Amino acid sequence: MLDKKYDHQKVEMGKYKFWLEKGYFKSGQDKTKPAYCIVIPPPNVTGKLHLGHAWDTTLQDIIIRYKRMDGYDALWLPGMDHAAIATEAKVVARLKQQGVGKRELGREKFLDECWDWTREYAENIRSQWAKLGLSVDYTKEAFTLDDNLTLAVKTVFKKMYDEGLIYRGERIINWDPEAQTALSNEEVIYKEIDGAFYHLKYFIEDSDEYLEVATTRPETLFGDTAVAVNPSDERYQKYIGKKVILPLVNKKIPIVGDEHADPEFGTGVVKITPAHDPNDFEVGLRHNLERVIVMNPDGTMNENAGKYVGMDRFECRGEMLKDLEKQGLLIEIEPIKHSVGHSERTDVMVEPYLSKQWFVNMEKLSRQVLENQKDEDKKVNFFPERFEKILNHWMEDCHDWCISRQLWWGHRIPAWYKGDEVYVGIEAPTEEGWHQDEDVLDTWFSSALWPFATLGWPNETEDFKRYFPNDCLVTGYDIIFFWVSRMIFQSLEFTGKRPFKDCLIHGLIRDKIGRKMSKSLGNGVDPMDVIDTYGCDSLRFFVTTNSAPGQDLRYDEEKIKSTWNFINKLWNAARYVLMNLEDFSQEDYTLENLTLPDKWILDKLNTIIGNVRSNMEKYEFHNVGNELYSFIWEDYCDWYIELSKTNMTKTTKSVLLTVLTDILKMLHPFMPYVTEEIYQMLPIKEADSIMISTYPKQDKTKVFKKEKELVEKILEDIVAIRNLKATNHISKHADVKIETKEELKSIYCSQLKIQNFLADDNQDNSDKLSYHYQSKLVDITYYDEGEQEDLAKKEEEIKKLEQSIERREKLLANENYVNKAPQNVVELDRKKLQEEKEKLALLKK
RNA sequence: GGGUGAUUAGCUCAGUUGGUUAGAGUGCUUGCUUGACGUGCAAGAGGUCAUAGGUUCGAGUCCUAUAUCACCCACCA
Repeated sequence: MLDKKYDHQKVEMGKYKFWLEKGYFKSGQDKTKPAYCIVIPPPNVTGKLHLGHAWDTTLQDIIIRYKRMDGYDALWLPGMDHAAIATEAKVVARLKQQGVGKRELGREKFLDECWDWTREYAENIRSQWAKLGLSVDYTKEAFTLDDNLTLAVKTVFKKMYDEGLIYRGERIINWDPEAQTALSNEEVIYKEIDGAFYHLKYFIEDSDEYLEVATTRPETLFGDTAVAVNPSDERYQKYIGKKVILPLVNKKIPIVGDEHADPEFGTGVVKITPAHDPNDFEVGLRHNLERVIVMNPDGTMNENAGKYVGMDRFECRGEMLKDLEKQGLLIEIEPIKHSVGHSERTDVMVEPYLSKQWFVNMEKLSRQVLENQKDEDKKVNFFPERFEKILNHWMEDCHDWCISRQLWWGHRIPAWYKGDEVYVGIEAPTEEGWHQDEDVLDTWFSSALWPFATLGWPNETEDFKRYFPNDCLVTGYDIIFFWVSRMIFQSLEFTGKRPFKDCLIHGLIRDKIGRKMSKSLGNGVDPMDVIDTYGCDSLRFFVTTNSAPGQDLRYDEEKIKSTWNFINKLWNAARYVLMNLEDFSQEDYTLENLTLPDKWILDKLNTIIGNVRSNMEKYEFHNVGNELYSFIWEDYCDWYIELSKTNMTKTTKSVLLTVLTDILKMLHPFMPYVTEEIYQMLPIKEADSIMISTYPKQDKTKVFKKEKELVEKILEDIVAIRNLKATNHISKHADVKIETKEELKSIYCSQLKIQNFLADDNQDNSDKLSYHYQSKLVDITYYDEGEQEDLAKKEEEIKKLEQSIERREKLLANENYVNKAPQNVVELDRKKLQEEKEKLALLKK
């Protein structure tokens, strides 16, 4: 027999291993089934999974388990991402603790360290997947640095290069002086910080006049090669063509007229530093200005900074301000708040920096995405739909993608140089004298190929043909730009198809008061701790059913507890059923002679199956959760099980079992462990594991509309009578007279716990107070010593009814309503009006 | 500057193409030592659906403004 209390640790023990050993997670075992495929968003091999991962992966597991049970050959392909800069930063930090520098170790040995790290963390992630109960097919596990992924990356790089979609050029890029690498725009996080406008004097050549220039980064002044004013700005027009003397450097630089200078902003005069600012770079192109780089890759000043050479960029700023002040060139320091780019990984201030890098030309690729989304049959369908707008918006206005990184951990760029010659290919050129590009690719370059490269592309493998395009991709909205958009354009370009038919987008996990979970706030919650305390099933059900699609979710321990209670409820319902089904076997199973309650619950079950299925198809899991929660707790436990207690026949037992089995199956994708535990104990079951049982289907032979409606009326009566008893504090020992159809009597009496029947109409009750309730189905009177019946309440009820009748009569008298509203709505109103009138008549009697 | 989402019960949230008297969990009140479960059962209280207009027979739902909060993109000399 089951324990009285649900013990999640006991329940979860050993089950994952059992499924794994039975091979239930493996795809491709029966290829007569239709294929269904999801690839996991590969977690970075940088650390532990957080609650966001738990949410994301559970959603996928729900879909894949559902599809598997529903007759599909379901592949959920797992894998991980090498995460170039993120991992490299961690490994560098670990080495630093050991007193070892990356460069002194050398490239090869450093990569060995990265592989060690990867193996260690990959194992950790796999064990967390196991704790989460994820049914991933480990036989197809992939890593972004696997041979095949590497081949895919090289193939793509070469083709794009040949077609001019990839080019190498000198541009202003975002430079991370800590990691000493270029970053893409998407890896830069803008933060609002306290800064200042430094107003400086730039004296005009051979004159006492000066231009007031305001800058937030005075240290870039050494790279100034002009100052710009707007040609239409009457204050400064006359100076265009003259020269100013660059402070501290005393170099003469021209004053140019350029639209970039906004007369309304600041002083209207801009210093132009083409090597350290993207806008200035453009101005420099227009006016053919020299590009002077003033910093080293590590953020220190280079020889162009004169006496400040070797200083850190911020130290230099302080020193030169002192000197400027001494020379009377500093007018004022105006404090401002402004947003400044920071590196996503190292959090240092990003330096716009002139550098030779590889770029993806986005023009054609983004246009292809926008075109494709217009085709209903070929587009990626977003759930919720609105996220398509985010994608389109991004595609309409995207800049070229800087893909080279000055790192070691990643896909090395398949380009070789010899003098001015460039060779791009899958293999190194065979002749002497070529050396390969030292840089690696942005980690997103390889993950963009994930949906097809993991299935064997560029080879036309069986898996690729069978499982591509994927059926669904699940990810958070924060990653649409980084990843989803890039998978779509690369897939369209290289396979000619969308990478996946559906894209399910979920929100972010927040803490109880709505803050983002972060290390610096220390408000993060480890899903493994939650699993230890409340069980995997509680966590899974909580994260997947407590918010609408695309909405954020607050982590609230109280809600996990409440989910645990729900599972405990299910557990005890199963306990009750199994207690009554000891020695029950296949021969005892019968659905002959169904009672009213039997028909009611079977009809309800049928409805629920339909609702659950349609919500599963739409990924509306919170609706599935609510449907199952109320069906199980209210309909099955509070009503049907209670009704079953007085009528424990073989038929009732069979119905109890039937409904429980289907409940378990529908819950299984959400709570795999507890459903498997209970399933294993059922006296009749179709499969060795609930995982491979069939998902419930609607059964037209189990539709009992009339009986269902009748039972609902009885239940309404029972609630109303209980209410009458409670509000009047009627004793449970009170005498009762009840008139109803014989077949309904036991239902009323059992549910109302009627003990003292008054079979004898002649008993004298004149010394007691009487309480009366009547409906079309039942007429019941309680005789009790106690307070007078609460007549005020009765009157209130009458008043409410009268108001409602009046409202409805008015509505039905309105021709506009009767003619324009749908017939069934009007019919319902008529029916309801009739019922209310009858009820009122009974009340007034 | 451009965009997205949110605003519904004390709290956290659902609310399908507009259609009964707006729901759930939790909290609250009252009563239950009922043979599955007190982690439970039963009954109940609690809402001007942010505000103002509009469309409609009918608006939490659609439209137009406004307010507040959160987020994304762009700019920021």
